[in-house]
Amino acid sequence: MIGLIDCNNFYVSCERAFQPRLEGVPVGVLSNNDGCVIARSNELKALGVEMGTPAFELRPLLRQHRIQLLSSNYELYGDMSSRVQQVLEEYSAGVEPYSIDEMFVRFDGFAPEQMLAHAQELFTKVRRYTHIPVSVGIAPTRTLAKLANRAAKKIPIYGGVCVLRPGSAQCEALLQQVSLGDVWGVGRRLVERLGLLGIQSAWDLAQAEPKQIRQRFSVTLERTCLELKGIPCIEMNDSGEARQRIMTSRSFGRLTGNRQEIHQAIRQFAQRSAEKLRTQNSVARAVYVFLKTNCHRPDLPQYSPSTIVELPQPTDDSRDILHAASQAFDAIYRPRYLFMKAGVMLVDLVDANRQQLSLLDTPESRADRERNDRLMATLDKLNGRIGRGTVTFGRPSASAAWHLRCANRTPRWTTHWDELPKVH
DNA sequence: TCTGGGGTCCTAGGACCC
DNA sequence: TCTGGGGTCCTAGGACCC
Repeated sequence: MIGLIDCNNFYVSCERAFQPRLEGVPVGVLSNNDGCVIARSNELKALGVEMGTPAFELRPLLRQHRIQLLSSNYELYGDMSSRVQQVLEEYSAGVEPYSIDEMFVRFDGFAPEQMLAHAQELFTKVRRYTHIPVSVGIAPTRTLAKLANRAAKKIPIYGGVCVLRPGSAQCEALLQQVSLGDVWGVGRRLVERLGLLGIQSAWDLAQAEPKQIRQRFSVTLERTCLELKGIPCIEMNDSGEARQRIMTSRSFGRLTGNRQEIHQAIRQFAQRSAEKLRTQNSVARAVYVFLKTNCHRPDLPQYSPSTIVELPQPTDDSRDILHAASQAFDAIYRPRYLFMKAGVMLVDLVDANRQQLSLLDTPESRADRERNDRLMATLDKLNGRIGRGTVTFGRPSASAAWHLRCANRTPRWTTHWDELPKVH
């Protein structure tokens, strides 16, 4: 059996773990730049605030409903996520993080009654050790575990834990209740197209003929269909596996057309991407850069260019990546446009240890490479120990437009010595 | 005034090969 | 009227996820 453990209102729960005053009041956590709501407490959901609501639309309501809006604190959320994972690992050797707030867990060899008791214990322990409330869904396939989890969260009789067995009356009832769009892997488009065939609920899709689904749609949907029947066919990508693309992008704090300013942002993103690349021990063969104007401002001229620059050799050296990113930027930047967002993506990644050696490789170039590797390692070590941005290529100016707005970020309680909570 | 930042997989179609 | 018959590889774009 496979369990899906999902942290309820995760970002809000992380904030509440350290600030009890946030319990019981409507709390929202905002995206980067304090742009829109990306996590909501139950109280905020009850006020009808949807995911993605722009913060400025809520401003008039704040006082009346005593709404607390917080800037996002990803360092805290990342650390809390790994704490949850640690607790889960005491209950199973097979924990596969799926996102920052969801983890799949393997449970093998449990008798049905044991399974429920085990899941309930895990449910209690995560709460006790991390202060994060979770929902637990267990089923033979990932897609059904997702549905079980949803039931555990939304249907009060389950009390946060639901074990689902295909073929049971309980499973059938649940599938009939659940609309298609709530099935993992079925998005808006597929809901429309499936509707034309009279497939409207999760149950309808579970009853469909997989081969036909494959013909009319895709192998992906065929797998979903089989999984709903209880036949496992979705495996996780091995969590140890390296990413195939690495992206760093941001919306700016304000619109800007200033070449220097945007170039600085690109340089910053390139360096951050290179760091991420070295963390997973890969090298990149090309750098992709894009700019975007603000599509929410139809009164302004729109321009959203992008381009790719290939690297002479696969590399993880910040300086080479910076250089390529700057070249790409020069190629697409045009004055007279006001840009809203920019980003750098490293593509065509390969394992640093398995890259093919160039025919031009000589002892000298090897010595060079080793020296560069040591330089990058030192850079990463300093930035890791003292703080991100301690050592950079070129010094970013303090007032640049691309600096994030985060007016209301809570302390990084668990990852910075000088921000530890104080006990009186 | 104000609107997130990442990722994945699959498919169709074009370029190119013999 | 009619225009071979296979392949492979790559890329862009769509759809999905959190």
